[in-house]
Amino acid sequence: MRRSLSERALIPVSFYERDALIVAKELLGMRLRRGPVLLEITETEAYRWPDDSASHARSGRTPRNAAMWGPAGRCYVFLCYGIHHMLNVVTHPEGEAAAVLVRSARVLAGLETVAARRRGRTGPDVAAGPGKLAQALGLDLTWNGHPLHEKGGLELHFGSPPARILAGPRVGIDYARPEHVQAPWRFASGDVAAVSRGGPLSEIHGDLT
DNA sequence: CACAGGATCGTT
DNA sequence: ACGATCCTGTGT
Repeated sequence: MRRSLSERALIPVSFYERDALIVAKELLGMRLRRGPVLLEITETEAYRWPDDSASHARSGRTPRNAAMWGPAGRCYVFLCYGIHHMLNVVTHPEGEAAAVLVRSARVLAGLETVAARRRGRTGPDVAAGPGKLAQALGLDLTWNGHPLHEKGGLELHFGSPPARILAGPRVGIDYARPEHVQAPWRFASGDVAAVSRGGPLSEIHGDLT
């Protein structure tokens, strides 16, 4: 018998305790659940450790980026442009600072709740963008540090990996060093149209590191 | 204590 | 192409 959408297993902590590039790719197809709302992740970005001049942790530990330093499997939520909240998944073992920004998702369930949070919008792009995604889930700064691997609140569940993965440069990081601006650490599901604004993505080829 | 700027979005 | 909007990191 087919399992219902809400019966997928929670993702264990060990999933998160790896390189952010690996986690970023494998998060595609996974599912974020909060109450009636279920989202399938379609786009991610890796922020690595060490040596990533685009990362919020590039200058060491601060009160804002504290969640990035672990433990893995928790949320790092921050406010962008004073308006939009961004959801990150903390990766790597505790003591290292890395995270994956969840940039886009498609709605599998709970569209009514999403629409209420998104000013009545219901289109395919309703959660295509990190600000839109956090708003669809009703997240704010109080969710910073919330564990995704434990039952309750916001949970991350297994889903179905995409058949093809696209990759490209990360979005909105012009302040970073050229090699980090160009690094193809943004990933998207090849079979889903709902992707955020940003530069072009191409079929993934060789290794990633 | 002041201030510059940002991992974006919706509208023009 | 632009303005919104406020928290944060840095410097005095």
